[in-house]
Amino acid sequence: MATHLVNHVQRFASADKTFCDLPPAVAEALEHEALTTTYPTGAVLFAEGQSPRGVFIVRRGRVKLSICGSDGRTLILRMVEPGLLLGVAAVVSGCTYEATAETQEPSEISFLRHSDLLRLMRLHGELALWVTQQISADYASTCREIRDLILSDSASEKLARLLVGWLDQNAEARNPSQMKLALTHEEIGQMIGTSRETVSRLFAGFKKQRLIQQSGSTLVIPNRVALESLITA
Amino acid sequence: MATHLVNHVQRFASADKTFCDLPPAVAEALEHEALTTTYPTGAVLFAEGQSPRGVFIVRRGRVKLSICGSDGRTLILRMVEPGLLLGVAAVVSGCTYEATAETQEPSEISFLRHSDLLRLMRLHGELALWVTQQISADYASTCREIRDLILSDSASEKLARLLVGWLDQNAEARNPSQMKLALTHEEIGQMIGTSRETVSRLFAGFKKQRLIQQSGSTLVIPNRVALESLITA
DNA sequence: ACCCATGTGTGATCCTCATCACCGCTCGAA
DNA sequence: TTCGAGCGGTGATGAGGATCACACATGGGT
Repeated sequence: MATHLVNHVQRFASADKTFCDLPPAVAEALEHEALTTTYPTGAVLFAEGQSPRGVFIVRRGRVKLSICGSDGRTLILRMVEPGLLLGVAAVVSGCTYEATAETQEPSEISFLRHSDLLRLMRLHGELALWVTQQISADYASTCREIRDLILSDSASEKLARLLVGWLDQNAEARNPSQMKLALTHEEIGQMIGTSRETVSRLFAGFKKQRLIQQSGSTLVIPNRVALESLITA
Repeated sequence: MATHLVNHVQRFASADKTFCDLPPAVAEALEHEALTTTYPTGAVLFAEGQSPRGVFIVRRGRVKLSICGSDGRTLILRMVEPGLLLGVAAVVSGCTYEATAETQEPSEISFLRHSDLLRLMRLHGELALWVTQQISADYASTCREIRDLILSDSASEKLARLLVGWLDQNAEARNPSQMKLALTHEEIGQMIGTSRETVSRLFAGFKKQRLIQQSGSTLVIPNRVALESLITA
């Protein structure tokens, strides 16, 4: 039990870079008030339109943030990585959750109640500032999303942009870069606002042009620059 | 000069509902640090991609917030009304301005330097919380924007949604509601992500269906419900 | 009164996807 | 093994808009 606690603290210390920015007292308060839980794949933390219960902090795993239209179609806003907050906007502004959050893999997630967050923020300007930074980043990312999705037109450009973005995050450094493809064509379509079939056809086209190779769930991008040339074409 | 100051304070007291939420000390600090200027129509407060100098608070007038794609096309994110903040996300998160802000009419706008905002936020949890609420609202509105623009498809649905949204803000209460149409077809197109010609054709169609009437720059919507029936169709 | 700039109306054409339809594959459960 | 569900490939078709190309209005400036 003792060793378990130690691991716990170590992991947080090393993984949660976000907490390092905060004064120790604030970080401790957060740790103290938050309730950390482990979720299986596919757990829904909150759904679009629900009134906010609190915020979630991703410790380990990955969470899919999506919105869905009246006709049932879905758009994936982004994948949320460890260290980031979920649901702040709703809690702070008081309106309903703006999207649906669902775990993509088994994940460890802390929960902080509505009232606790607001109380702590009022108490610690530093914390409030930190939270604001998080939302600001979300906002910026959403603006980029809008630009890419609406002002790009061609679906191939959107897909290329998505792949290049993945390279920056996931890929091993060496060239040709390769990475695991964790999403289905359907989900990729939901990330760039096109249909499953179009994604399939685009991948086929990219392969024909030697822009990508695929073996199993491993995606190889032999030449990043070629891919990038599709963007802003 | 004395009377001028009095008017100043009076107007802020009555128009800036946002400031009422803040403790008087904080509001005063804001007033003290901020620099208020009057801009003509078409003034660019900041442009997408610039590194942030500070935040702007709209006191009077209207500001257009837009982003523009690599091919030159423009998307108007929203019109910013008095009492709201501009450019917070960029200042707080440290990345570049996420959009371009341009006055749509002669406007009175306060400016608060980067460092002053951060200092005040650190100092006053209340202020930080207030700022966070503002960004949260922006974020929520941007998410709605994404949903409407990407998950709607038909251009007519988007236009109907825009008009109904305007009704909620601008229109006189009586039925048939009417309002001033302050934007060109081009700009409307930029708000819903379609071309100028499509907007023109849509308006023609709406008129034929008796959904709208137009005389000069005055738009009459005889039957709001009929318009709404186009949404989620 | 003129002119030019800016906004608007509308046809013709083309192209990109969404959609439907169907097939084959793989993998896990019964 | 067999079945079925989920995923992926690919053709055919059609629709919705972007785009181009005009012509017409409006209105401010000289």
